[in-house]
Amino acid sequence: MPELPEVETIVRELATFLRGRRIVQARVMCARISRGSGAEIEKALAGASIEAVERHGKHIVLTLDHGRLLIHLGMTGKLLFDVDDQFVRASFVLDDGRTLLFSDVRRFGRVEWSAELPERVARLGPDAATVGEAEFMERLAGRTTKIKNLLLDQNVLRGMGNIYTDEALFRAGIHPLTPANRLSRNRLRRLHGVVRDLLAEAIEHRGSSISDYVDASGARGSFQDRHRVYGRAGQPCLECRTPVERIVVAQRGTHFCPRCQKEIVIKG
DNA sequence: ATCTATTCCTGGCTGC
DNA sequence: TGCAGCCAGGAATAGA
Repeated sequence: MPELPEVETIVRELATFLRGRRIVQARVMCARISRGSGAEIEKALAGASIEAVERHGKHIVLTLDHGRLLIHLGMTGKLLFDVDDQFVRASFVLDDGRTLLFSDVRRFGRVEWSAELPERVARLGPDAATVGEAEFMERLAGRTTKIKNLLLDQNVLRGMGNIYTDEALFRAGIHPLTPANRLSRNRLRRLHGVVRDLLAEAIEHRGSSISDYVDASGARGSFQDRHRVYGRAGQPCLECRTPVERIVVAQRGTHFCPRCQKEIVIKG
């Protein structure tokens, strides 16, 4: 499941192949994965040249000579060159003869053409990997919302997903259910540092391959080997040997150490 | 303004 | 071996 480090890995690699290339022909084979009509996307992309490939949160943004192509990988989306599988939902033939394919088993991914960065994407929170301490504090401090929900909210911070949220909260020693306004400013500052370091480290390791994530070259990441709580329910905490617990928060499986991340008791 | 639940989607896994 | 039933969750949407 691609989150910020996985998308960053993909974007860095794609950029080397795509920058300066021209899209000869685009095809959208699955209506569900396109935002707006597939035919319009195909028309807008035909002949477009790619000037830049960048990441905006978890979105992949190709800046074209006219307009932008946005790709969101959802849960199982992949971008691969010259492979054919039964889950290819869109294809982009390039002027070097190669074809970039968007494959997505579960069709949670999206492809979109837009003249400018769409408003709902442009207004997302600051990038989780580069947000400064002051802005991080401004976004989170004083909020009554549970810290896990806040970290997952792309309007608060863009780029975090379920895996890195659980890992960050473990590293910061914060229980996922803690309302943000219960955290001291020092604890929030520590969380900021943890988030930045965690994402940088994960990018260095080319992301986490949990189920079937691979980058544009088909290579897996290795950061899953460094997860301390995600996917480790029932196994001993790597710090204190207490079994890692799994609960549901924000409708997502949430992993934490009940000893290292103390339960916050809210009195009535 | 906030927060929660539901929906989409299907391969893979569990258990009978 | 087969199959029903459940699980994974990003983000839009509806509802409280």
